[in-house]
Amino acid sequence: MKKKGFYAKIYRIEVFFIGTKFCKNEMDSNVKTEQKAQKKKGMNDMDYKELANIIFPDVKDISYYEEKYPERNLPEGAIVTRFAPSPTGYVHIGGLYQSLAAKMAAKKTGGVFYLRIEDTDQKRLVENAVTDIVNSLKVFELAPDEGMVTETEWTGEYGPYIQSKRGDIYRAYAKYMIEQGKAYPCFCTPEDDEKRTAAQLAAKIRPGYYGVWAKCRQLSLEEMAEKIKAGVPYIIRFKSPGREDRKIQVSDGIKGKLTFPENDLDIVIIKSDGLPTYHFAHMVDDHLMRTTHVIRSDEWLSSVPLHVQLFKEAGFKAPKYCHIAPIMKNDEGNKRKLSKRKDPEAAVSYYDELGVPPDAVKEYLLNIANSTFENWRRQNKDAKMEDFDFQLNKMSVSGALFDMVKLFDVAKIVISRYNAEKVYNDGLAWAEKYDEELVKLLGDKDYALKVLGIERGNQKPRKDIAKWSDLKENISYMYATEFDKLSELEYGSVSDKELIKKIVDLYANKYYDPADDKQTWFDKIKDLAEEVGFAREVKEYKAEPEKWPGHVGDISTVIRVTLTGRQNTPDLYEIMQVLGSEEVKRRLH
RNA sequence: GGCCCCUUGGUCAAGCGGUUAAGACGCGGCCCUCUCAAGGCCGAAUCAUGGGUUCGAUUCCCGUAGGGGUCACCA
Repeated sequence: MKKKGFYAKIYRIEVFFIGTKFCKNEMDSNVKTEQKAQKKKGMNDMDYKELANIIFPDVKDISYYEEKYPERNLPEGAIVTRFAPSPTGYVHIGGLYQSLAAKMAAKKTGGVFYLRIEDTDQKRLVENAVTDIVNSLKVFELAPDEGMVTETEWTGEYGPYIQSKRGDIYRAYAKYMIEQGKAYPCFCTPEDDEKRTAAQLAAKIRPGYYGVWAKCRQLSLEEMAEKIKAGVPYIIRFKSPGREDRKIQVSDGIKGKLTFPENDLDIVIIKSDGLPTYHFAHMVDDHLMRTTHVIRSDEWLSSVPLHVQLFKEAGFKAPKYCHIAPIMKNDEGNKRKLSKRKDPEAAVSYYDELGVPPDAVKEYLLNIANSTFENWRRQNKDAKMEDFDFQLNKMSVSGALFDMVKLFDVAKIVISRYNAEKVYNDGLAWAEKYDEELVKLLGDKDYALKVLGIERGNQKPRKDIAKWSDLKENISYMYATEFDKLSELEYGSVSDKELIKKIVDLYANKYYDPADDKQTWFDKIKDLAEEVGFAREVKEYKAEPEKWPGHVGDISTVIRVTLTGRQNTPDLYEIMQVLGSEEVKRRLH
């Protein structure tokens, strides 16, 4: 403890001293005055161009790439945007959310939505992740207009769309930055960096490679060249012209006006493995791919000053940033981002396993994105979701809690709009992946279509299926094999076994006629109610409940339970029609 | 800890200086010539907090609290 305090003191003094000097001599310097000063002193007669040539002797001039990837010829106001995940695993629901917003925004303006893979961190790569991403986008009908289509192939004129194949491009732009005096080689080792951070932390000052701490920045060009020639390993850093005590304002497409301190960090742009860091790759790629809007998760917010500065120093127009609030989860009272590691529902595959239709997930997400969607949907029941007038700037600025119950509600509505054929196809497709028994049940397609068609396709379709994993439970009693597995039946309000038998026998032998239409069928159940001393009408019964032991509803419940094994089902008449008289009779006996 | 962002019912949220503070999910009740689902109607439930500014603040400003994010040769 004592030691720490001691060192901290020394550091503080040192910092103060050097810091003062730094402010006087270096802080306001720019490239030109620096060069002049160096020449005056006769320290070297080398310039940035030579240094750049030593570092990158054979890369193309950026003019080559500037011509190769021209401005896009698109209508005024067209949004060019992208989904740019790193291939580190399955697609996160947040990624889907971003893609949805991005694609909607692009489509609405006649722009372009593309998929770029950010795989500059070779340590974190996961096998087949690109395929997984491509497929996920496809099942959600969010396929990009250009970009990666397999692990190694892409479509579109602005490729490669995978960063590991763009090394030459990054090096060309890094060289350009050095030539402009806006980047420099840094010979600090990771250990040096660790020490620096530790010292800064101990001295309670802001950690980072900046100001006096940016040791290599202070090297002369000649010293740099010497070290390189001597084979000292190095990386390339951005030479930030920023000052932390100055503020910048940025207008975010979602969050609105934002104020930050200027970036003054000399961040790494080319790593020791020769690949760029995210920041540099982002700048180069989004410039070259002519991205107009960067729609990304708001964890990037604090990098905005850096990114804006990077574009400015490179002399390129920065895109419009749109930072999306993350989707949250309530974790024992605490709100936190849905996490890939902890939360199964964070993976889009989770919804596939449950059998929630992709459309439903999208509609739910769109609900969160633009809450006006819900009203629009109610007024445009059959419209395509793509026709909704999506507004980026109407997106929520704070993270929404993911509401599974609401998702299921949306899913019920989505599935209720499907016809029997689609329910059959999608349900079967799900079953083939996850439920063999359901596949068997659905084996007889004609019959299955009848079952799934019950109370479907009319004005008020049933809304009782939220996901395909509900389906089996929903229809099993319509199948003799499943029905026969039932043992004890629960009859509800009528519990007298004698009476139940009497009702069922009467119905089977006296009242049931397969040829009856619905009205006749129901009148007969009323007749039966009367015969056993129950009220013909529910209303009558409710008015004077003491007059009868029960009402017609209780009678139909007995028949319903006898025929289906459950007290609650869709319309019993329709069920009996689908079951057919043979089966109805069999179940009645 | 520094910096940045956020805060309207249980949840998603509309609102953008004057409103009976929308709507949806969920919850409760009633109605709907058989149950359930659906549908219809009704109901309970919200502007984090303290100061300003203003004739008037949910709305504008400042502070406080709470929540979130970020501070890598990861993205």
